[in-house]
Formats: sequence, structure tokens, C-alpha cells
Amino acid sequence: MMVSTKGRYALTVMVDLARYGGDGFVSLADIAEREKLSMKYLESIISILNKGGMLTSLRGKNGGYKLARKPDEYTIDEILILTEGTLAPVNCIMQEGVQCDKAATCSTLPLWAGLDKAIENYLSAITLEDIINGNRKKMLGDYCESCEPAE
Amino acid sequence: MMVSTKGRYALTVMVDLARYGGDGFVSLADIAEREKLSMKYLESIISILNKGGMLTSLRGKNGGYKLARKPDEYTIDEILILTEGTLAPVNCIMQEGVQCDKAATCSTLPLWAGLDKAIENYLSAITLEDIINGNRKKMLGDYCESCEPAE
DNA sequence: CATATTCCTACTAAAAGAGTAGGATTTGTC
DNA sequence: GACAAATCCTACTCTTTTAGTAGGAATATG
Repeated sequence: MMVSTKGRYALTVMVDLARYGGDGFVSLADIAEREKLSMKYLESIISILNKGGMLTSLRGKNGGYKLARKPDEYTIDEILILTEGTLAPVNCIMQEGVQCDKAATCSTLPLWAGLDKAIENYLSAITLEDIINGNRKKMLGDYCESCEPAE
Repeated sequence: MMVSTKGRYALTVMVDLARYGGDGFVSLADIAEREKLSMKYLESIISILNKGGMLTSLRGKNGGYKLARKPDEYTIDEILILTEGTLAPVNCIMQEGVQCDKAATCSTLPLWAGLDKAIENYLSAITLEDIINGNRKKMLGDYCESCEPAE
């Protein structure tokens, strides 16, 4: 599994904020209630988002969180990388510089690199805005049964 | 991480057999030696490949394994699905029929479905033959620095 | 019949995943 | 200034997955 609940819930939180947030601060209790997720668990997840600069927060009464930018300025890619640490499909390509000692002769490495790029390519093309708009064409492409054929 | 050592080593074994196998049977000891992997661990992995119909095996002296088909008749997709169980990037779309109870209203589901398709799309287009031929253009596409520009 | 091989079951240690628990701190309101 | 509502922070726990290891049974070949 490439994306755990951490990344998935993080995205859910971001979508919730994009949809219900507006200008004001939204409390975590409200988000947890709406999304039917454990508030305690979300707490640790939203903290990553907050520290990573994705949100602004306000403590105390009437406090909460809101998006730091506009929904179309967040790619799914960056949200997931922040929360999951990496989206690499295999250990071989986890960090830029670090390489397996067989890398130079490994015949399967180009495959993993290509897969990594395919994933990154897909996820960096989609924004939060696309999700709240339900842009199925962009998300599902040729596989979208309710979308127009591509001609 | 989507692909564990199990899937990665399985692919390595398949590539090794494609490259060094030919018509005869290759012993696991030879493969482990060549690929510098634990023979005991490979044993459990190759057993999955064998039971899944990817290989034919022969017990006893001079026994071993060989590919059941020609290298260009294996997609990477099927090798990994067999060994990993699934390649789904999230739990939400693990099995065809089984769905999360929020599926009907989940706004992020199309994203996960699209990502799943992007992965499947990539991995089902590449064969074992492509790997042994080092077909970088197919594996790395636009990201391949040593490939010709696409024009 | 010895040897090289696959085949099979069981076990283990470490890491990751999915939360829970409890309280400290901050801020707005009465 | 007390209270309540919120974020913030540390630590703990249980379960599952990952990455193997160990030991031996079954089976071909020379």
C-alpha cells in the first residue's frame, strides 16, 4: 500500500477545509464530525499539515484551521509527500542521492524510476480544486464512464 | 511503499530466468548466487511464482525452474499482482466488489481510482522482454535522458 | 544409494500502521 | 479573572506487515 490512512485523511481534511472553510477558521472537532473520523487521530495528522505550511491555525476559543493558499494552488502530490514522507513505490528510489549498491547494473531500476514518474506525473497534475469540483475527466481520464469520449 | 522486497525480488528472479534460463532448468542456488540474494528467502518467493503458473519446475538433481512462457508474454503488472496480492495504492480500492461505506459520496475516491489506473496502465504496458532489452524509452518515456526526444 | 534439488511448515525480530490517553497552553467571552 | 473551547505536545499500545531464518520431507539423477 502506497498511501496509508495518514495521507488519505490528510487529503480528506484539506478537501473539507477547501469546501467548508472559506475565510474563517474551522475547528478540528467540526471536521472530525463531518468526515466521521477520530478527532484524536486527525489531531496528529493536521499537525503535520500545519507545520508543513499547508495551513494557518489559531488557538483558543473560536480557533481552528484554514488553508494557507487557494485550493487550486495545492497539488495532491505535495499534500501526500508531506504526510507520507515519500510516494516512491519501492525503496530503491526513496531519496535522490542515496542509491542501492547494485544500481549501476540493475536492469529493473529504470522500471521503478518510470513507475515513480508515472505516479508523480499523475498526482502533480491534480489540485484540491479539481477534487472539490469533482473533475472526473481529469482524475479518471479515459477510464471515466460518465465523461465524454476523448474524440 | 507499494512494492516490497517480495515483489521486487520476484521480478528479479523472472528477469534472471529470462536472461540466463533458455530452455533448461536453472537452480535457485544459481539465481541467488547471481543476484546476491538470500536463497532461503527466494525459496518462498519463487514458490508463489511457481504456484501462480509463471514457472515450470523440476525437482531432484539437475532440477530447477524455467519460465512457462516467452519473456514478451509476461507483463510486469501480473508478476507484481501475483506476488504482492494487489497494487492498489490505497485500501479503498483493494477489491472489485468491496467498497468503503462512504464510497458513494466520497469526493476523493475518483482520485484514488485514477491513480490506480495510471499505475496499472504503466505496468501492464511493459513486459519482461522490455526489461532484458533495457528498453529505456518504454520504461522512462519522456523522462529518459538518453532517449531521443519524442519529436 | 548418495546427492542435489524442490517443496513445505513453522518460527522470529523489527518496523510500520492506526490509533488512544492525558495533559499543557492559548485565547475569546462573560 | 474564571471558564470554556480550542490547538498543541508527548508518550503509549495494539495489530499487521515485512523480511527474513530454520529444519526437514519428498523427489529425481547418476
